[in-house]
Amino acid sequence: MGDVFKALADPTRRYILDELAERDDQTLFEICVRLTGKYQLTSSRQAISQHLELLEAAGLVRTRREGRYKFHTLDTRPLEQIAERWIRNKPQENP
Amino acid sequence: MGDVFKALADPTRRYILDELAERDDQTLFEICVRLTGKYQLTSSRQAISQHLELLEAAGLVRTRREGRYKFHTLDTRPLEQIAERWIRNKPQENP
DNA sequence: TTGATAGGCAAGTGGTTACTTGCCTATAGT
DNA sequence: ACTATAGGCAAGTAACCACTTGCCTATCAA
Repeated sequence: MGDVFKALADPTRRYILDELAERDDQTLFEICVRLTGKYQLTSSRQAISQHLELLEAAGLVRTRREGRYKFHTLDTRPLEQIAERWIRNKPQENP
Repeated sequence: MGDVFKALADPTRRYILDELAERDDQTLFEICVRLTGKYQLTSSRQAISQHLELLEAAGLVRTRREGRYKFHTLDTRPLEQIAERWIRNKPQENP
């Protein structure tokens, strides 16, 4: 659960999620092109790649290999429980 | 909005929110005692104090002065919109 | 096979951040 | 007044994180 919050803590990663929310099944290069075009982000391919790794580790992005392409898809399930933790007065363990 | 995510990215701060969700209007010392007792956290008073500052800046905690006491209260309103951003396919700007 | 494309690996760097340490202010009790 | 309590301020440290750099692997098209 902490991984999800850490993943969301970075603005570039939130832009990536925005992009994937608009269009699923994008490759790393597609994401790079669209991020720089749409939000004037200057991040390199490797930077985006590392962000995607982290997002996948947090369960927010799922990937699918096809030949030399790797497609990335947004998985919103971890987000659907986030706010629940403190709102309904029911703290859990973890961090 | 990024401040909220950054605030939630730290496990100690999430414990603090847990604690405030259980009981509102706690002072810094109360929070310290309960955190160390309940979760075996070893953080010092100053560490917790700095976390509370950050949580207040993120809008997740509201404070109230009373004599030499400062009471801290959980404000869940920023949490109530968090998950909405990507779930309903409507990216916003920000970061 | 050659070259181009899509992506991965790993070490290094600069800035951020969580935490400590030491001292200071203010309120309250005696 | 004196002491203890609740909290604040600020500099320093160590770990972490985002990002770069350079090179490598794998797939596909010609």
